[in-house]
Parts: sequence; structure tokens; C-alpha cells
Amino acid sequence: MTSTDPTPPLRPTRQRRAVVEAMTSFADFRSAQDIHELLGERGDQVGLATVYRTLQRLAEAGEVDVLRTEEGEAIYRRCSESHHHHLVCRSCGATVEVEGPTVERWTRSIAAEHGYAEVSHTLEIFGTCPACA
Amino acid sequence: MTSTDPTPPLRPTRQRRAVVEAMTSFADFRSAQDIHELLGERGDQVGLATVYRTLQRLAEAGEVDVLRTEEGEAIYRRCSESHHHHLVCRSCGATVEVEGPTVERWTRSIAAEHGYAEVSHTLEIFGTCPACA
DNA sequence: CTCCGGTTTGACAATCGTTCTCAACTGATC
DNA sequence: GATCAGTTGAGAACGATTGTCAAACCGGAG
Repeated sequence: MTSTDPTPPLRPTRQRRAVVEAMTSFADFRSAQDIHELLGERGDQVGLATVYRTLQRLAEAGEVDVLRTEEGEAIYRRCSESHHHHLVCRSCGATVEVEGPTVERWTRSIAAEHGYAEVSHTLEIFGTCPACA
Repeated sequence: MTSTDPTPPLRPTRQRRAVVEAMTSFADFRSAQDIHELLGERGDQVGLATVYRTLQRLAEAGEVDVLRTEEGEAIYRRCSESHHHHLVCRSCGATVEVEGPTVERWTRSIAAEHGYAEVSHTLEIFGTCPACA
């Protein structure tokens, strides 16, 4: 913890590039397995373990968002860098990134009111999108 | 789907009572396995599968809240009946139920703005409680 | 009280998403 | 082209959760 690199150099391998690229090919949340399958169909053979590893890295780096389905499965989606939330269609998965000072302020004040520090929060909105209505 | 009971009668067995009672003995979120263990320590021997089943029933009935840990594990906690959210201590798990019209209004308006209907949402706030600070 | 049919239980197997292992491989560097 | 840390992938291992199914249980009818 004194002088070692916290993040060792990342090599831009064929597999990593393939995963990153695949992430740009859809706009909703997909599971690691889905993405693995998608890669296969495209002809980019990538091991399942590698897909998991890569998604993890991307998530840590804040380049993809991770959500949990009701069943506890992790699902991923590329995302913008700033803090935001999602409005997700329950039926087709169509996702809109949303943000706004209102919630941020509200959560902060609620936390402060109870003396909680280092506040973070998760918020997802679900609904039926216009196309699926 | 025509005349069958959607919810067959629930029998108040020893096991079910034990689980319900155990749920009142702590205020933070616990995993099914934790609760199973807790029951064992108390002397209330209940099968793990039964604990899972019972917690599921309770959750469906809205008598307990279910959350997912970062790792995807389901954790449970008894809760009040009305819609609310949680302010959870990252370090000790101490939980406060919070609510307020602000977020409810905000999510509704955001959803409306994008034409999403039948809106619901999940929101959890994490922080360090005063005792752990 | 006893019998009966549906409910519940629990030990154990089976799923399934995810992570681990480890030998083979790759790419940047000298 | 030799070197070496970072990577990969096949398959085993894991851990939470759910399914299976025979035995135990319960409450009402007789």
C-alpha cells in the first residue's frame, strides 16, 4: 500500500476489445452469459471466465453500470461517466439514464438528519415504456 | 385461474412461528442462512429449505423487506407496511426506514417525462452511522 | 377419538451464476 | 528471439437458492 501500483497495467487484448465493443452494440442491460453468447454469435470467441473478468474490470473502472435482477443475477450496460440513475422498461429493457439534483439533495439531507456519513445511494426506476404500453 | 385460491390457507406451524419471531429479534438485514443459524442457536430447529420458503412467503406478503447485497445474496428484515426506503450503515448494518414525498414525486415526474407508465422504484441509501463513524 | 386429504417439512440432490485453478499463451521490452 | 508479467480458457469448485419426495402433521368430518 506504499508504492505499488493499485492497478497494474491493463493489456488491450483481442478479448478485451471484443467485450468492450460488444457492449456498444446494445442499449439495455444484459447478463454476462448473454454477452458471452453474443460474442460467440459475432464470431469473437471469448471464454466465459474472461467475459466475467472483463466486465468486472469495466465495472470497477466505472465504464459500465451493474444492476441486479430480482433473481440476483448481475446485468451490465455501458454508461456515461457521471453519477446517474436508470429508468428501465420492465417489459423490453429499454433504458434511459436520468439524473437530477433533487434526489441527490434529498438523500444527502436524510442521511445527515440521522447522522450518517459518507453517503452513497442506489436508485432505479422501473416502468413500462411508451413502445410497450 | 378461474376459481382456485390464489393463496392457499397458510398454516401457523411451529417453524413459521419461529421464523417470524426470529425476524423480530434483530433490526438489520440478515441472509436466509444467518437466520437459519440464528434459529438453530435459539434451539428452534428449522430446516434451511423451510427458512427460505417462509422468508419468501413473508416477502410476498410484504411483511419483510428483501435487499440484495453487492454479491447478489438476498437479505431480509421485518418492515412496516407502507412504502419506504432504507438508510443502511455500511459497516454495522444498522438500518433506518425513511420515506418522504420528495423522491416519490421526483421519480413519478421523471418517468412521466419519458412516457413510462406503471412506475415503481427501488432506492437504498448507504452510509456510516454515527456509532461507526 | 379416529380417520382422511391436503399442507408442510426436511434431508438431499440438483441448478445456476460466478469464481477459482493452473498450465499454456501473448505482447511489450530488451 | 529471449524474457517475464499480465492473460486466457477449460473445467473444477463454490455458494446461494430451489426442487424432490416420502414422512410427519393438522384440522375438520364422521
